[in-house]
Amino acid sequence: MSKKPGIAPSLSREAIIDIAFDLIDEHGYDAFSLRSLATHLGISAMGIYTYFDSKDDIISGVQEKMRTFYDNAPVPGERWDDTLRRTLRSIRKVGVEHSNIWRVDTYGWQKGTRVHTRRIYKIHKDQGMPLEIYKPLWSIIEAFLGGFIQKEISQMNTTFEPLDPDDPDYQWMLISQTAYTDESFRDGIELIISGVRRMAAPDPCEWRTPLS
Amino acid sequence: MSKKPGIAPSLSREAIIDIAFDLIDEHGYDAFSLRSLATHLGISAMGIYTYFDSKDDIISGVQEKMRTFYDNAPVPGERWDDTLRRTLRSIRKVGVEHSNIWRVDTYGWQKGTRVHTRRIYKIHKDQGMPLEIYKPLWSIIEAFLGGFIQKEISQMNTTFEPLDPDDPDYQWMLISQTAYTDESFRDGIELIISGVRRMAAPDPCEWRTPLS
DNA sequence: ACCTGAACACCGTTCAAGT
DNA sequence: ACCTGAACACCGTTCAAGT
Repeated sequence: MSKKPGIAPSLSREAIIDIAFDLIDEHGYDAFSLRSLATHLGISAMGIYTYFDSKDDIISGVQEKMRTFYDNAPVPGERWDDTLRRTLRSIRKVGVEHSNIWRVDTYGWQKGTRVHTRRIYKIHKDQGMPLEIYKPLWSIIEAFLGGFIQKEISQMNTTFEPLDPDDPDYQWMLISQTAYTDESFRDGIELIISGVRRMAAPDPCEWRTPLS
Repeated sequence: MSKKPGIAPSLSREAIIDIAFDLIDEHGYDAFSLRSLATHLGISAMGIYTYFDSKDDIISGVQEKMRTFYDNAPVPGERWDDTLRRTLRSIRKVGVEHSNIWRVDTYGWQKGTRVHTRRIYKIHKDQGMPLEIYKPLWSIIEAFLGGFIQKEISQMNTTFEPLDPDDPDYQWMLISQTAYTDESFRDGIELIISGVRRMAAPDPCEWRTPLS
């Protein structure tokens, strides 16, 4: 790659996304601006427009980067319910660990969403899961997963005023303040899985990713 | 109420929230600013600070107003699962109808959330639902509901590129584009309810709101 | 107490200009 | 092609002043 000073790019989309990712991850989206990003890149704010069309363009890249952390590849021989346990656990972990990036407005179907969706349905299709099972499973799983992560992040970021243990409602109030845990996440997934098994009965639900 | 011109307030918190609600509801949160709100109120932008501490203060009020539309009051004689069907259906309806307000960053526990939470647990407590049942029920229900509404709004606001019906994956791709419907919402709730019934077995689950 | 206008310290983006 | 600095049209909020 011949380098002509004053012409060759000093940066790349990837390098910029890496910095943007780290900035949002650490300091939150509210503190993120093109001007502060530019300072960290060592160029002027307007130089970013050489690589990106808009701020939203950068954000899309940042969210796409986060999705590459998902453990959502097919595993030969794995049964559908273990696939669910593995992928959902991974997505929750990534979302919570990078909560500042997760919470950036995810309304609207970005390109990256489509890629992830395709990966997931291909796995289950190859496992031999019937379409009639996948259909209700998909919507409840996606809703549960997205809602759980969002609420868990809220719970993490909230400092609750201490409850009075003598209050007759103490236990009930405590539940809503500590609702999102490893245990309740697993319970939710298991409830959905066993619900699907009951729906499919008497099918033994031995849908597995092919070994070859 | 004696009216001293130049001293008596020409507005109220409620009146301002009503206008803010309508503006966000119709034109979206991105188009909402204190200056545009002030124009619609007929005062200068800085006059708003007489009634509110900050923009966030107004937003809290707007979201609190939305929650008053929830049908979440106790109904004498109603069984717990019918309570769930009724309240969840109502919240989904309100959220989707006022999607621009729903989607304004709801991370963090506002005061209004606590009020709603208290209403719900009180109903189930009075119905005689055991704490061990309410605990897992609460987290899965909240996660599913919040996630479903969020995804349904995304789906509504997305224009999908047309799919090729001859694609062997056509049916599978279609599922992810049409996942959030009346039917899948009901299916999700019924799956959760029957999961809870199985958890509680052999309890007949006849928990009902007292008649008096 | 209620409301105003000017001002402050920011935004994302456009544009003409420089190398 | 890559990058800059000035400028535009906005923000939320502060502050001194007016009634």
